[in-house]
Amino acid sequence: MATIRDVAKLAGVSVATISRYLNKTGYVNVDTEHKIKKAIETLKYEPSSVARGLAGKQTKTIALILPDISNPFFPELARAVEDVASTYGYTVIFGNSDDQGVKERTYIELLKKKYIDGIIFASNTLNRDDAVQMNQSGIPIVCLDRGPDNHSCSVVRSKNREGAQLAVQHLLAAGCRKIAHIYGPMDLITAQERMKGYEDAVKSLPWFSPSLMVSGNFQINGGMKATEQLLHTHPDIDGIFAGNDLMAVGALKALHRMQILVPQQVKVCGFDGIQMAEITEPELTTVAQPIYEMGATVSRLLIKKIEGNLDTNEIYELDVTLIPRRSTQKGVHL
Amino acid sequence: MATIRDVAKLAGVSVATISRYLNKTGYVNVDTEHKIKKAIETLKYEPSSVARGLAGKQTKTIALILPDISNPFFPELARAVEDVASTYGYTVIFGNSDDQGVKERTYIELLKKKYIDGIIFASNTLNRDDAVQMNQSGIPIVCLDRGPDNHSCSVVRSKNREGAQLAVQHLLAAGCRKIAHIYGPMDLITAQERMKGYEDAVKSLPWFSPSLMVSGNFQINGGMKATEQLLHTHPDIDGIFAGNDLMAVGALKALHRMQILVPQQVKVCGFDGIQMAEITEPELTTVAQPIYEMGATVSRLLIKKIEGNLDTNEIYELDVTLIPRRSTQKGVHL
DNA sequence: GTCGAATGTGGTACCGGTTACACATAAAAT
DNA sequence: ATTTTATGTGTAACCGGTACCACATTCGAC
Repeated sequence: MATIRDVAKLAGVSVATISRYLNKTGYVNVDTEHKIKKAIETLKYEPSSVARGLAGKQTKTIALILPDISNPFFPELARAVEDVASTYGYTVIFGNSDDQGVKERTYIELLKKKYIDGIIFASNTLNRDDAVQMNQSGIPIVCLDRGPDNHSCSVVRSKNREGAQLAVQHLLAAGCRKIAHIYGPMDLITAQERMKGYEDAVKSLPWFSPSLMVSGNFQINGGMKATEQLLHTHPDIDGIFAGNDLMAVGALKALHRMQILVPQQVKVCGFDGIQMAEITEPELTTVAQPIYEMGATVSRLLIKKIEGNLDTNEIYELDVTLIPRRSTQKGVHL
Repeated sequence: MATIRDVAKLAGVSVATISRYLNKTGYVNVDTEHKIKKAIETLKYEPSSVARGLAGKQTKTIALILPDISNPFFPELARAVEDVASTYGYTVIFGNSDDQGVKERTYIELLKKKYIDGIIFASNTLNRDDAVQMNQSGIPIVCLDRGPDNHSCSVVRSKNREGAQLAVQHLLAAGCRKIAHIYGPMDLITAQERMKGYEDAVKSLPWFSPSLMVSGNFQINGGMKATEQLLHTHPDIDGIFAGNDLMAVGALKALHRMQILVPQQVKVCGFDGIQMAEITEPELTTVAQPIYEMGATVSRLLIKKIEGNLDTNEIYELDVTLIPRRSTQKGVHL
């Protein structure tokens, strides 16, 4: 591999000039420019990013820390992040935290040493202390879904509470008269917000009882268990709003096993809008988050921060959309 | 951030000694060791990976280039790759190639400049020339599924042809007497091999006709279209072997729309073993590849190569497993 | 005719590590 | 007692860029 000094020698100029030429910083005569261009070509010279990183403290690399890439919500997000990152010339390192604070912190250490330019956290265990520490160590971060409290970093999320209300209203409009909710892990803000939205919508209705809310783990099996439990204690429910699509899929499975017809006997609505929701039988109604857009936004935001075009911490709340499908279809009779 | 020279000063020794201590290369007196340890702690010193990279040409970073992380096959693979990479102290950069050679080559350029230690290609457009070039430029690469011809790099794949035979035999055993095949893009080795496996198993059977093989795009919609076409030309087929799970899911959808019962009228079998196959209705029989294991293997292999414990290029063919589910259940009558 | 700005280029310290080499001393071998 | 050998440490060049500063030259302005 040729170095900048090789190029300088061949072109008959100094390394400083080459550097200026490469970075378009400072003057370079047109003739010189041509000579340099030719030298670079004949040597097949490619400037070393590592050397640049060392000298300039910018690596054109960002990191994406998420709980688990194999959770169906994240691939699309990751795709969006990578798409915009690469558009702006950034590479992305990814890591799975399994929502464990330790792993997150280990990553942060690692990434600092690598002079990473910024970090996107799609993870929920990052706490305020960490965020503050990051801030003062000068590494821009942006969070997804959860802000480590108000203003220690920018946050991109969607309107979870509103979305949950939407879901319940949709179920009501579809004819449901007793709607249960399967909520996710309470340490996740998203799960909390969705539960609040559910409560907003049902608390004043005559049939409401807190025992209509059962916990799940945001996974398929959690949705199944919760559904079984639910139909055991409340055999008369006719609607289930699950805190995310995976649990809704679980609910569908459980109901199918119990030979309860969807949507005839029980209607089911999920939240997230993952691809999987389109292939269940019946297809799953869901409150779709703009997953790709969220990823793109968070990525763009981080890059803005990195390049110094943004120094305030803001919260972006993206709109959700209810996608009605067969699982909540009205007026389908037995 | 403290540098190695700060530590040296504080500990009262030279930078060389610090370096030796850090890398456990060469002798360091125990007393000195303690002094260094203390100095490092008080300064909260963390060696810069970038500087190390420049000096030592090793960045402890690998890249994973795949067609599209949002294709359900890849997240689990990515997870595996990252898991073992991080175990060995490596970070992973990921990129989406969309199976476009241009994008791949762009990545390669980028990664070279970053002194990446090695690359995993899960992509199929890498050709022999590229691989050879990589080899001589000293960057170890390992491929998934597709080797750019025999021995220019190591390859990890699963027994596609054998798996396809398995699928057809299973369908036959389940009572099918006319089995169609939806094959994937012919520029993908995997698709070719699976088709060959199908042919192996059916070519000598009386009912076989080449028109029973139709093409799909490895996506859900391709599976749907192919199925519609198939049932139009051959209304009497009673088994479909799809080249991958996504297309099988599409087949399921299409059959459902045509009101054809699965498995009563037509049985369907997929290939891959993605999570989605478990949540269809009926659940999808599939030839499961050991996805996680493939990722882990390819990752381990690459690291071995990087660390110089492997200089031959080998092919690892992992076993597939047929997972029988409802979509091919025998003896379910109308 | 002089001056200041614009244009163009080179020298070199610096980023923060690694490592070859030189040198010193203590322990073991002959 | 002398030569090896093992142990321990420092100096400084090097990895491949960036960027500050110094220095020339040209040119329009006053």
